[in-house]
Amino acid sequence: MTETSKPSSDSNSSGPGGAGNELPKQYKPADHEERIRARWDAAKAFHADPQRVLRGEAKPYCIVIPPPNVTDRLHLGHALNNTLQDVLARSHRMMGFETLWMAGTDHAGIATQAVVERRLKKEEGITRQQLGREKFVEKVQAFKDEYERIITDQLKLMGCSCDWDRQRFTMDDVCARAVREAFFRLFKDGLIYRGKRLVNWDPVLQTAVSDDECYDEEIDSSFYYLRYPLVHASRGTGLAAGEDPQPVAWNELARRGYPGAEQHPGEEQAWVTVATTRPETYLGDTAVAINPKDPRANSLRGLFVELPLVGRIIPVIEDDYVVLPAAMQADPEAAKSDPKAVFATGFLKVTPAHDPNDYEIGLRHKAAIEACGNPVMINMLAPDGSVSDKHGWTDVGDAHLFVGLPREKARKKVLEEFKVRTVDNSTVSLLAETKPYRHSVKHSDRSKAIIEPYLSDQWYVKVTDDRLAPAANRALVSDQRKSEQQSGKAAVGDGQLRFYPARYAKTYEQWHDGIRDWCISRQLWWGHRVPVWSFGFSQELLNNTPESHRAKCTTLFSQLSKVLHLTEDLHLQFLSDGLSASICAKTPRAERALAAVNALYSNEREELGDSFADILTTDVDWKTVAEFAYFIDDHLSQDTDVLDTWFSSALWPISTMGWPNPQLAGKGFEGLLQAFNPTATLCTAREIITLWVSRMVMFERYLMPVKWETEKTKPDALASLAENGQGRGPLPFKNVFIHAVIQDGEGRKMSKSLGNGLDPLDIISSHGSDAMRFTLCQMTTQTQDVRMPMVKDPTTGRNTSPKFDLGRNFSNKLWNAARFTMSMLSAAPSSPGHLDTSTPRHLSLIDRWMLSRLATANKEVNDSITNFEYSNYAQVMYDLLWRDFCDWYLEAIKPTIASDKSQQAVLRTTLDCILRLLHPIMPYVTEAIYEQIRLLQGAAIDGIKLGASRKGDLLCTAGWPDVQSSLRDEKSEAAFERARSLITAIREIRSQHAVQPKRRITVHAPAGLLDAQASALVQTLAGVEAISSDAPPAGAVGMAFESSQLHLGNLKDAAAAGDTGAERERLQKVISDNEKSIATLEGRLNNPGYALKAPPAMVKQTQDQLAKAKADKDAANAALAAL
RNA sequence: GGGCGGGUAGCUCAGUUGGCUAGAGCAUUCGCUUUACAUGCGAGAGGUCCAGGGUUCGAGUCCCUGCCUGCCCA
Repeated sequence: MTETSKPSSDSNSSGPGGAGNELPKQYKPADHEERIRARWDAAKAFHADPQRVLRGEAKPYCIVIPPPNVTDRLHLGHALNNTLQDVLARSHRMMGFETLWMAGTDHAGIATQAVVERRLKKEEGITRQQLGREKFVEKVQAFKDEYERIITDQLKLMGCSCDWDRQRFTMDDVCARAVREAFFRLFKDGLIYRGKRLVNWDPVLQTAVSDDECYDEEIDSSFYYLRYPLVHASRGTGLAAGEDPQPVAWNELARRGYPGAEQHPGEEQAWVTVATTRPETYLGDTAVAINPKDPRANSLRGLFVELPLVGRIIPVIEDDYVVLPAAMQADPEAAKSDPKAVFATGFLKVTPAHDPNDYEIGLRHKAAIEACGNPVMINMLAPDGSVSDKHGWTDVGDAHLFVGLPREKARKKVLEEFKVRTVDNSTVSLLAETKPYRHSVKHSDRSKAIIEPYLSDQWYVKVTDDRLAPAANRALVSDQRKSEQQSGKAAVGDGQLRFYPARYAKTYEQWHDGIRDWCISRQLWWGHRVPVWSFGFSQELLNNTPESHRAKCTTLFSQLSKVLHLTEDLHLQFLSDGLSASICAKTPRAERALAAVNALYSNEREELGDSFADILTTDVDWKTVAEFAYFIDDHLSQDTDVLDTWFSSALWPISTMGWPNPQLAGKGFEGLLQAFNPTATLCTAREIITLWVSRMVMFERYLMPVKWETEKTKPDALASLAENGQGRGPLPFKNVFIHAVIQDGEGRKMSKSLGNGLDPLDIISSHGSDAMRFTLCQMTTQTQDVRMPMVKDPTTGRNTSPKFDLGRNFSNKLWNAARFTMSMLSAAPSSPGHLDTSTPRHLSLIDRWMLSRLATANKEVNDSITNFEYSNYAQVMYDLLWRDFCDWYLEAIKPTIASDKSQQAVLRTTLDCILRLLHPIMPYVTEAIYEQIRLLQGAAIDGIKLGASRKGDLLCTAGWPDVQSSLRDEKSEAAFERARSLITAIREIRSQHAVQPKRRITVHAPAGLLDAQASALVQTLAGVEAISSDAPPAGAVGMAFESSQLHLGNLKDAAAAGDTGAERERLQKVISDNEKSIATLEGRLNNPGYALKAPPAMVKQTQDQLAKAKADKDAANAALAAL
């Protein structure tokens, strides 16, 4: 503990000539990481050069980072995700691939907007509306800059070898161009459309949100039972103005055969009771539904109800979606377990604009509903969730007293009114009953508000089109297309997309099978604005028949785009209402052209002055432009919505490389797509399969040229291969690796609110970056969750985990192994040369063994990287370094290393290989050691190729080791194993006899039991003075080795000898252990089927084991007798 | 409701087409300042592989049923 850590400059200056032993005893990450990072930066070690690929000098390897959200700093899950990517990037870079790891961040529309809105409220007490769109977006931009910097710094501290010069952001100019292009192409091909649908509406943020942005939470609520009076109405025309509907009395219902009607006063108004948890939505009811199997259905056919206060007449319809009350079901007892049946009355209020199921029912009964003169959908809420008559209904009636109330207050008010009012001509209250009910309700992730199903205009991508989702499924490699295989059809696939682990291909495939059109609009301010301008048709146009007004509009539009020289950049689409159309503008210039149209709409050209001189140039026939403007009913209005974040994320693998136009993107983009697309591997978490992987595959296959993969090397390939993929284009990546989700020690998700999260920077400061990375790799098996027990450090107050001790200890072990190696080799400077390994005589047993282990490990590491088996990779390196190299090799060579030149070469080379093999997982400590060891001269070893560093003498660009399989040496491994098992056996006896560790004992064994080299190992590693064939002295302890009887002498001083109790006990345990083995093995051999059916080698092995167990037992018995 | 995982030592997890008497790290017990490392070294103890059935000479591993548990989708 007295050792002080040396500043980096000191260890840096320590040269080759014997200064290595000045390294501190403990590896202190903080002393090295910053300096190492600076060296990588200075050498531009991670900057990829696409030209090397295009010139054929190197094969490409590329990963695009799943861009972290700028919403928050990175957590441990990001650390895992990025470590795994870095391992791939670094290993492939060393293997000689021109490696590009594309970095960047995601604007994360709603998440970021919500965070900034909260901040604004807290710090300045204002809303975004008060600030205004432009100012607010500036605020978000500033926030993004802040977090982008934090995130980038975090990644750098983790050691990520991204190409930082190419870092992108999903909303920067380069990415924005890609978004525009993609939107335009899809729009033009009819795959983007506008539709009125029910969406998840967040009334606080006032935007549509996706299911992914919602969570379910149980709340205490109630079922309310509302009475609706039954009436007659003239079907088909509705009621004439002023005409009162005719009430239906109970006695009439009784005549119609309504069960139980006779129990009510015959002259009084009859009613039905609906059950609801959201009584305020009754304002939007357009029907009451009953199950056709309900015994009451017959007698109600053709009747209507009148909505209380509103006075709207709506039909009673029959739909088998309606749940029968428990008592009416075939098995009433069983139905009691279904809360819906328990609470049901059999009558369902149908509110198509405010409930997804009602929406479907409304569509099924469109005709019956419209026959009453009502639209199917009646929206009774404003976007802020208050009751409003401005968004879809006019028949407010007495319900005006609810208008303007927020939904919670409206609910209360509705209940109050229903309670005090009675059904007309009756004594019963409109509110029949209230029952407490606990149920799960959808909430918005971002605002925590209860989600309102809401009818609104949204933009959709028609992903159900064969060129999108089905094309994404066809991209799977055939052996991962389960559904095709199960249906017996030959797998029809054209792709090379492969998931690791394979089971996730199923998730991917099933998602596409059940996919619905993708709602891409969000009512937010932070994001890519929908590049569409809409207008209504003027009366002039509408005076024509529908067919000809469209034709006229088309003609005007095509003239317009021609005179503006924008035929390729503007596209017109009619909207389904038949009264309006939209124009998509591809470029900023096209956008300005539309602004010019707007200006002309209200001005003469002369009045515009020079403001549109760039658009309305002298060769533009402005009269054509003006004519178009004239046919617009109102000016062109730009859509205020922005696009779903995933729309831009989906383009990430190509937008970051300059698609659609690398020339416009800038100088650094030249050749990027050609060199690196398709990329190699996407590394991400499960939930991203549906959110992102799917969309990237769909978009890239749609947008990139069909012949890209075969013809991309042609000059200007993007422009010349004009044909869009249309579902047959290349993939964004070949492999998708799905890694685990990190949970806390109790299996819960890590989250801020639970306070169980781990900040990677806290781990780096307590354990070092390498320790974190090693531990994370070591945990990465094929499982889907990993647990990370978390503890709060009492001194720093920071969360950490004892799991990372593993990595820290391992770093330290490597450091000390290197320290020892340096001291050995510095003391005996060597000269370069060659070491022939082709014949054993040049190398001792332990050296041949070490090289053999190294060769095996090299292969296993290579295989592990290929198969994304990170845990295996880490484990192989752990065993190689700790068990093989430190525990056995370094200990074994201590007596000989100073004088054995060959051994020095093996030592130096082995450490060098270990550093290289370990570098992708632990880049800092390996680089720090490599600074020293590369300065040591040493003979090269035949059969081991260690390529030189390409940049700045850095390990990170040095060659990946190629330890050839010719160095694998089974004979040496077997000889070593024999020595090792004897050493272990001797150590065990020493320990049981409490022999002092330093005491040198003697072994008495038959002559020739071991050769000289093996004997030397035993002497060094088991504390043995000598192995002799002399008769053992009195008091020597017997032991069995193979089939020989051995004795250990000089275990204790004569005075201490004599106690045979411990020895007796030991021998008895040996005997009983062996007896157990003998029983097991004999049982197996006595099984008649075994010898018959098991492979002969297996039988032989069992026989050998049995023989050994018997010999060991006999030896122990003999020793026991000798006591 | 549909799909996918997990259940192996006190804890966290390996265990590749079925085949050494089921392994590692942490924790634990004993011994050790042995000269690279006490963030270390040597030795040990610790398991009805969730339960039941089946296939097999042989099952932690394959099949079926059930129980517990987690995640995704609707």
